[in-house]
Amino acid sequence: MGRSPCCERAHTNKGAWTKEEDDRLIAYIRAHGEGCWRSLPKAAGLLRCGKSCRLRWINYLRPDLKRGNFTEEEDELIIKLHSLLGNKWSLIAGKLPGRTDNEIKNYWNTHIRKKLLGMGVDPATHRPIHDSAATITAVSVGRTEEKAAGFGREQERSGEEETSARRQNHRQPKCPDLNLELSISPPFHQAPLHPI
DNA sequence: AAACCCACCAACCGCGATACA
DNA sequence: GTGTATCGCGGTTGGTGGGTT
Repeated sequence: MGRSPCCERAHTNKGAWTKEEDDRLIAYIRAHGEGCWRSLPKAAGLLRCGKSCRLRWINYLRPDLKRGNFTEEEDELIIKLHSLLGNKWSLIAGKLPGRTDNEIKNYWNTHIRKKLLGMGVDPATHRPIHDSAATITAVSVGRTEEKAAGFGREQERSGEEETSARRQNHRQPKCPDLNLELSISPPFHQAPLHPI
């Protein structure tokens, strides 16, 4: 038996969220807290599946999200963590207060990948592209001209070098507590956390 | 001014992990 | 111990806006 869909597709909205939907979701979570995503949409009066609500809250509506440009410090930390953890975006996000795994994943794919490629570093292995012997672990790089390499979307897409490897890596057991001691302290003028 | 291209990012999809009956 | 429901993660897609031709 195949996996049942997470929701009744016929009666759920999809695509971009409206302001009204956002407001309903925020109001509901303020009143009842997070959790039980399955039953949340009905209780909150939303025609969305729980999965969609969870994503919207975690990636966009949560009050403690930082948003805005990544700092140079965050860039470096992401690169270091990725060299240690690979595509474990949720673990990486855990070390960057106010950032989500989705945001970091997007940022990696659109900016950092290109930056590393432009520097001649393989973003998958963190090794120089033309010198597989050396390993770069502590990459200390400036915010170089991101367009320098001029890698287009096609190249990005065709660069599925590790697709199958990814699938195999997929669902490794949770990393043991690496205690990497890598994290970013909150920005000097961090926006106050809005209580919900 | 219009058409096209490209980069970005929000949102979706599929699947493994986990919880629970 | 087994089956089912739900959660959470990572990969991928598609809409949109800005830049270029």
